[in-house]
Amino acid sequence: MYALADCNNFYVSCERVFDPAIRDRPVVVLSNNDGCVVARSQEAKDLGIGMGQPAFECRNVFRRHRFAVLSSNYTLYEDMSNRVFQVLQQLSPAVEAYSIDEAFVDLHGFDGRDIIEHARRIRRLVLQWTGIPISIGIGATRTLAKIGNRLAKQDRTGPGVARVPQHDDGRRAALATVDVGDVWGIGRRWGRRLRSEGVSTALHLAEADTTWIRDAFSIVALRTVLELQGKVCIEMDDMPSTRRSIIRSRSFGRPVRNWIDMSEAIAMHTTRAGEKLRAEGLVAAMISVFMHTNLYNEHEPRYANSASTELVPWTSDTPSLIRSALRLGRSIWRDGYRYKKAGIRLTELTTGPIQQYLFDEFDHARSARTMDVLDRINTRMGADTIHYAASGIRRGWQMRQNRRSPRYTTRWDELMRARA
DNA sequence: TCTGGGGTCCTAGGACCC
DNA sequence: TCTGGGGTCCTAGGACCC
Repeated sequence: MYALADCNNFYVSCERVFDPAIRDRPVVVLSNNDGCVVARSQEAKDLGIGMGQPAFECRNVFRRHRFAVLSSNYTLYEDMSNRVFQVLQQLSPAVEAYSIDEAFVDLHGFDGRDIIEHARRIRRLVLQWTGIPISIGIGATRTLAKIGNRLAKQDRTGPGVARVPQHDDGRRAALATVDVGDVWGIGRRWGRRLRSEGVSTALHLAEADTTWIRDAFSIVALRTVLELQGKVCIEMDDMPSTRRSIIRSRSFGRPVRNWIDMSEAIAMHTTRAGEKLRAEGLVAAMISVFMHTNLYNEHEPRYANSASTELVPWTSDTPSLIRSALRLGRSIWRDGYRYKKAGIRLTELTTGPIQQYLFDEFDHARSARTMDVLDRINTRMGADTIHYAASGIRRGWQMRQNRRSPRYTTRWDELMRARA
């Protein structure tokens, strides 16, 4: 048996823990650059605000209903996420963090009524110890646990825990109530195609012809079908599998039109990616850079491009990464456009040891020492206390973030204050 | 005016090998 | 005119997830 623990309206819930004044108002959290809605309180959902909807489209509704509109505060959310997972780990033998607000929990050894009881206890303690409300779905496979979670959330006044029954009749009845597009692993494209073939519920999908699914869709879709039937295809895998790539990118606060600004942004993203790389003890063998203009705007000339190159030797040294990134960026830069976004990606990551080359003159030991000092200072004194000149000082292109709440749990100078 | 960021996996097709 | 069979590796693009 698997359980999926999923935080309700996670970013909004984090904000509400620290700000009682927004507990009984509709709340939304906006994406980076305050661009679109990425989290909504229940009230906001009820008022028709869509996930991913551009913020400017909602302005009137926000005003009319006295919304609290917040920039995203990922520092806070990540820290709260860790706290929730810590509680889960204390109460369960195996926990697999799946995203910032979800974790699969292995319920091996529990059965019958015990399972529900245990799930309720988890839920109660997470709320009590972190302030974050969660819902728990239970099922024989991860896909079914996801469905259980959906059922738990639908029943708003219910206990926040739901289980997809193991016996066939109960399972089929539960699946019949779920739209095919809401099944984990079935996105917009496949949902549309399935519906046009008469497969409109999770039950239809569970009982679809497997050969057809395999041929018309893919092995991935087939696994989903089998999981809906109760056959485990997606294991609680030997966690922490090593990551495959690191991406850092941002939209600009205002359009970028000269290479200086662009190069600074690329250098800054590269710096961030390098920090991440070293924090995880990895080196990269490949780097790519991309940039594009506003892809929504049809009235302006559009341009998008990317380029990549091998890193020789493999490295996590920020200056080396910046050098490669800037060369790549320069090679795809074209004058005369208003750029909207740029970013970099590191791939072919390994834990080393670094491949040695015959003519390698790079001083690895020296670089390691420098990076170590740099990282320690920036961890202790705050990001960017020391940074490379290539990433600029003015940074007029930086993203907008006008309504961010304090980083209550990670910065001494932003702690909550109680007034006497 | 204003539309996020960070990931994973699979597949098809081309280049190349014998 | 006729043009095999089996394989690997790489990349771009498409699908999905949160």
